[in-house]
Amino acid sequence: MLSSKAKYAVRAALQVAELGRDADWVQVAGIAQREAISRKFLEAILVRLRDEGLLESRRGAQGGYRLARAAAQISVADVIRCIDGPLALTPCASRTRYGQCRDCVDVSRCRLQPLMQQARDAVAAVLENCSLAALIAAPGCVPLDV
Amino acid sequence: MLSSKAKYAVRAALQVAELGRDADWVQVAGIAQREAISRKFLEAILVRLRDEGLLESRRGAQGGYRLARAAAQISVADVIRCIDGPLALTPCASRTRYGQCRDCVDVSRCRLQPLMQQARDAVAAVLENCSLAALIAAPGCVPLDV
DNA sequence: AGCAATTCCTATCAAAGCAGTAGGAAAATG
DNA sequence: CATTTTCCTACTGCTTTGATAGGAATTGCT
Repeated sequence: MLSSKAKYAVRAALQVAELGRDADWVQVAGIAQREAISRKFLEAILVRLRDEGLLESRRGAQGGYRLARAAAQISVADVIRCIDGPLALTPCASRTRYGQCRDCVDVSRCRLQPLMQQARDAVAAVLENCSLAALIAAPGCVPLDV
Repeated sequence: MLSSKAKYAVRAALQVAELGRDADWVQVAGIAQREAISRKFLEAILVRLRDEGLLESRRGAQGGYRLARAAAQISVADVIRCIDGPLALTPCASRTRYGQCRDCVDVSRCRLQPLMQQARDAVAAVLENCSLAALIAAPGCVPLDV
């Protein structure tokens, strides 16, 4: 399951993408109000997205956040990974942050790992192919078969 | 990410499937030793798999566990769901245990949900199509393209 | 009947993660 | 200089995770 934080992050990123078209800076307070998120909580989330290079920020009056790249170049997977970490179901199946499972006796003979990699690839195919731009454009975001 | 418990559960189920072919009862202690899991911890896991109808048990000497259905009729998804709950990334995308996200303002206008359903379907397609029997048979369990 | 093997039930616990709160420092604008 | 806004650090309550412990209930064997 995704954390609330991750879901907030995606929603917030969508707002930044939508409201910041003319290179305007979008403020936390507004996003928080529209999405019914605690302002302080959202601050921490956006700082993280900025640290990870998805957003840019500016302090002071008329400051705020904007996308660091084009909305079409930021996938939902990117945002989720910033907050919740890898999409994979096990560390050993992650491509972005591979790691050995603590409970695994011998990776090379693990019967789960290949399956977990398939599962990872399946989710990644969906979430990496869906950009913020796509989510905004398509109501329902079904880029493939609709 | 899967919990350790869920991974233990799949490994244990595999052992029960493998060692219990002749309707033999497989003991917790043996599984625990071979998979390097705490016996008491594993007990709790197997009880849960039994409560959920995946395993049958018998107490006393020569007792133990065996599959409640054929190994080909139990998917990895079944086992994981017993322990960790739905595969979906959000409650609102779960088919087996649908529920509204606590942080969602209006489900009908949620822009994430359709995408989350796609992601769920993608993982489910992999994990529901892989049975314990398949995992045992195929080293690497790649039923589709290898 | 009695003993050993084995699952089953209840309770407890430490550590980590999640969701959120609080206060104020630093920077930009006008 | 005042206001706005991000940024940084710290804290807190709650739940989940990953166990551990002790013993009750059941079954098989002799």
